[in-house]
Amino acid sequence: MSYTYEYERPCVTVDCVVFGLDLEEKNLKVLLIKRKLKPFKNNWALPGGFVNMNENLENAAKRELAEETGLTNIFLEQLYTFGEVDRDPRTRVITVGYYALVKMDHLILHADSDAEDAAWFSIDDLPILAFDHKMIMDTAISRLQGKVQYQPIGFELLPEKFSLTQLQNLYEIVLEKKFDKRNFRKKILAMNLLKELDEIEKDVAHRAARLFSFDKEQYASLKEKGFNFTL
Amino acid sequence: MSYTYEYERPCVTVDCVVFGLDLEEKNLKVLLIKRKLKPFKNNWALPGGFVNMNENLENAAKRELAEETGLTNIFLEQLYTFGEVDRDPRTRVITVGYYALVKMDHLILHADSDAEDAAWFSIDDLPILAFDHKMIMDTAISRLQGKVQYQPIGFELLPEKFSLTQLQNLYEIVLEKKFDKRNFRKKILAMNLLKELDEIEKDVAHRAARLFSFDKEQYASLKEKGFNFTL
DNA sequence: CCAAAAGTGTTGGGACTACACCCATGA
DNA sequence: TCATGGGTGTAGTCCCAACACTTTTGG
Repeated sequence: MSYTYEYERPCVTVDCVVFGLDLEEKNLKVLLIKRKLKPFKNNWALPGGFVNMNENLENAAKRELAEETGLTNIFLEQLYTFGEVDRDPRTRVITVGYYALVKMDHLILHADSDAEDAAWFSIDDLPILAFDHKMIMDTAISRLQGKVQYQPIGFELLPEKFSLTQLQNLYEIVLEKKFDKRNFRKKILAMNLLKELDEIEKDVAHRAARLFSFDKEQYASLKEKGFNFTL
Repeated sequence: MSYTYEYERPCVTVDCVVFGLDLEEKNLKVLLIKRKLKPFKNNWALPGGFVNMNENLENAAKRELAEETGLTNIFLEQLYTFGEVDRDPRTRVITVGYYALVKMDHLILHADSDAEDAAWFSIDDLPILAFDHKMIMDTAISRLQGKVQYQPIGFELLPEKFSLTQLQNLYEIVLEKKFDKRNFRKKILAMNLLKELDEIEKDVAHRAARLFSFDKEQYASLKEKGFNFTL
């Protein structure tokens, strides 16, 4: 077989699994859009679309997210590429999956022309999804569960300032597993990745918790020295 | 933006980083082919090629490997998708990277029509590579180093029957780090993933080592019960 | 008998688990 | 003053790291 460029070409799209954390309802949510166009018109689907010839994959994902949901400046990472022959009923479409983590408190959703509607769904109460988006979603959830345990990416789901209880809730929600409060705090604080702030929670009907923020510089410098974040 | 299928389409290829372990020289090798065609004619490159419209990505990778190197039936896993706009000088080409692990002892290489030559290179003595293949290679090496520590994939690089010293060498080579012999053996044997065979090494000029094999069924059943392989 | 690698146990320290009560705050 | 969640310490266990000599085999 030869390296010419005259093969029949597939379409290439990007699709994004956008995760958000609902600390009140204590569950993990994903952002879906309702399709206005065929195929799968009126079905819920992952935000995404075609890759333009003059943009790289990550920029395509960022652009689609901005267009379809108004989200910008968020944590975004490539997930996996899905290329089954019949994953799109019309023609061969290969899609590069991405996953994103957003701070839900910052969030203003706006549905655009492509999407009739955009909404957050709890991951254990999902509607039927278009294409193979359920598989992409499942892949993203496993990746998130795995990655959150050995990289400090969970903070991307929390507000800038958070309490240790919120942090613990994050891990309990994502990993579907309980942690001991005292042990959790000891372990997290021993890592030295949090800045203790001179601020406390507001508007709570009980003792207000101390707030912390994640210290990115500190993490970078510890990582240099061989430190590895774990759970 | 609308979901029609009339966009200009990029080419899609697959490229494979094939790892092999040289237990004599004690280094990690990758399989490269010398390109017969432009662009990058006569340069070394990763084996790979265009994805056909009627095959999925993994099958494309398997087919290319078989065609270019004669390898079949090997461990193969998707790595990452590379889609920078100018990664191919002629036209837009998005490539889905795969990495493969092979038992070098089983190996008969045959270069085919596309490749003038195929050869193993030590990863710390690589030639200049075509396209962005150096980046793909670096990504593959990091992935291998990471994955080998929490999945029992290292065995794919060893013969079916191996000694504990060979296993230790594998980890030392891949992770570029020494392990204590007694602690390593204790840890590995405590996992209960190895079958101790009634066989010993042959043709060695010293005490012959006991041979072991990796017990896949045992691993599957332990994994069911929540066991996690670690380093 | 020599060279080369195989094989083998113990100990101390650090990390993890399990576990329950008092404190601060707002209503 | 009560309800709610915030915040804290200890003891036992297990795991990990450090460490050196004897055994087997072929040449």
